[in-house]
Amino acid sequence: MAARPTMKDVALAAGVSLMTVSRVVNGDRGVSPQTTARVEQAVSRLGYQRNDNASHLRRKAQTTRTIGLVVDDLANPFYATLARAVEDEAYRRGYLVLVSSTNDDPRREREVVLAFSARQVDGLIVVPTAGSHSLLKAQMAQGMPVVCADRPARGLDADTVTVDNRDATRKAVTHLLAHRHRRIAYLGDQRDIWTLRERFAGYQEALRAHGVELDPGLVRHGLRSRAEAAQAVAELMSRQAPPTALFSSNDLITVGAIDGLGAPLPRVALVGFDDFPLADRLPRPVTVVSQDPATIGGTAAQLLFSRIDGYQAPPRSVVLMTRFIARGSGEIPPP
Amino acid sequence: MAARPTMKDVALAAGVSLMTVSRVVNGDRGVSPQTTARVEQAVSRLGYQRNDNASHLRRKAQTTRTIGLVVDDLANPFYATLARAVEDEAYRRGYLVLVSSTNDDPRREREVVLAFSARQVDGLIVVPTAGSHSLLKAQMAQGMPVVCADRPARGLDADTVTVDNRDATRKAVTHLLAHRHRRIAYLGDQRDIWTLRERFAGYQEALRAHGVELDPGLVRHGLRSRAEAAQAVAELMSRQAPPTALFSSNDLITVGAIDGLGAPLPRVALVGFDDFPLADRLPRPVTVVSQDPATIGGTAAQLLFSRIDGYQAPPRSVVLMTRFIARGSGEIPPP
DNA sequence: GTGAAAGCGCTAACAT
DNA sequence: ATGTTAGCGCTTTCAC
Repeated sequence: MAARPTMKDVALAAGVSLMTVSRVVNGDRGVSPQTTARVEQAVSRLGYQRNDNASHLRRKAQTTRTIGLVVDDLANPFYATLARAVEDEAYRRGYLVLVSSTNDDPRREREVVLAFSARQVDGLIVVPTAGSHSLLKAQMAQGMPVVCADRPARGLDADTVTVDNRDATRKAVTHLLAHRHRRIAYLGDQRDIWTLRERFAGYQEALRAHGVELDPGLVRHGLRSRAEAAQAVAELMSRQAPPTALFSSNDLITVGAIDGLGAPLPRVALVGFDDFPLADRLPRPVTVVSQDPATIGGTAAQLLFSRIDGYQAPPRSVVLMTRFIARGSGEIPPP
Repeated sequence: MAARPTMKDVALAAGVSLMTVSRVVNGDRGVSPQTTARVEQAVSRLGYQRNDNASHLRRKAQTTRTIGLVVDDLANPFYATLARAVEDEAYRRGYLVLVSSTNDDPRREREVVLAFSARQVDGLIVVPTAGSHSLLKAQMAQGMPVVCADRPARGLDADTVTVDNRDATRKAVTHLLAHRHRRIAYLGDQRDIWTLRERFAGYQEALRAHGVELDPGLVRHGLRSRAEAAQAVAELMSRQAPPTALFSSNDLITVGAIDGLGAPLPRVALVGFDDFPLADRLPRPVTVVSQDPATIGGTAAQLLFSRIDGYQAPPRSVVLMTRFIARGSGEIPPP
């Protein structure tokens, strides 16, 4: 467990001054080939590596070439794909990425943002929790570039990358209405998350546009797992007047809904938000609204780096399009 | 874009010395309540945050409370889940995590490990690429704790967390043999990856133990995508004497194999390494060998932190058990 | 209880 | 072409 060599050690070993070592290590011109060779030899003999933290501390442009990424849950394939896209964009620019999941807990978000900021990250990409964001606001006021991905942060004027949640849901539910469904259940995740409020709003708008009154008995919010979704669907289907169609507000709930329908599959139409692997290979291929997390992440990273590079202008809001993919489950007519 | 306040600024604002601010910020005792209050007020008025990098640089125990995680591909649900488990373990200990994907490219691994090391991470968790690992070796020699996850690094004596790849595959193929299959195809990923060499070895061992000669025509290595796997299976099935059973060496290939079988599904048994969502809900539920990436990641993190905490002993190798899950596709007898 | 001086590992600015 | 000095933001050490 030998202590790491420093520039001082290299200077001593090479018989030059510390400054000369610095020049060689940083590739600055103005060092004779002979000296350069001597220093490089000492570097490799000692296994010297520059301490980037010390370097960043001293440099004029106080930049760490590190960004922070705060997501809901890294294990969720959606955020994992988003994270990978961010990471690739960062890698191309020679930046490193600190990541953390929040589990949608505002307190944990707060801790993580503080920790990242204390580490002097050059910018933050955040999938904001449902809470308030006074901290992020304060960070931005101090000059920290912040980009929101997947959803905006309440009351925060920052660059944002989202998809057309409301519009896409309206179209999806309209698709079911066009197939003559009138009892369309809504299967929702937590209602305090922006994306889900938007999706529910789209559901309501579609019904209203078709003169269909919303039946509160067909609406379920707060489904947090596949099992909860399955349970909710089983209950809905055993009602006096069961729904003839289901709209599911994310991939997890869609899969749970299929669980809840059981086998053999009853005659119920199903459209889900989010595409998922094998949706096309299930016994009844699933019609979905598909969004592209890689593009969301990549776009967020580009916005962030433009700010880091000094771009000054009012916040931009990028809305990416979703794709409606009809596979069968959404095209079943009512009984 | 105001420059961030430093301790000096806070000291000036509170009318105390820089040292007193440091004491208050770090919660050291020995500061009068009145002074503490004055300093705290100045801190919050200026929005002061300690620069952790500077702090770490000067501290006696030169530790950054940051670890590096290097995976094959963060967008792959397997590694995403592993990463999440590492992150949780780090969070519990107040550590941050730098992540990067390598795409199994040894050069990129090299770059990333160097970058992490230059940032003074306290330790590394690596899913090693197939290449040589002289760099990791050098890092360890300089006192950097390193843990390998999912597979060992060739020629590197480090803590390692893996699963019983060979054994599990032997059992899976034996399962097919027990169902009287004799023409069992092997669908493999890149052969230079350790896990896949192990799995292929298990396949060979099972055949040998049952006196079945290996038919090279039934073995496909190097399948790198769902599409390539589908193509390979389509070719295999159109042979003079097609296989009656398939062993697939990872989840991606298993799904590709199902694609390649087409519809209606021919009478072919299928067992795959890796479980995947909805494997139980496909028209023919898929029999799999299931491993648990969260436990792999969590265990790797625990091993790493024990080293960071100073545990000194020869490298430990933890082998986690897989689970065989029979769901139907692997229990189909030959025609 | 509080502060002044030194220095972590490095680079900017100015010598020579 | 090379070296010296100062100092990034902070903590250690020692003095008062």
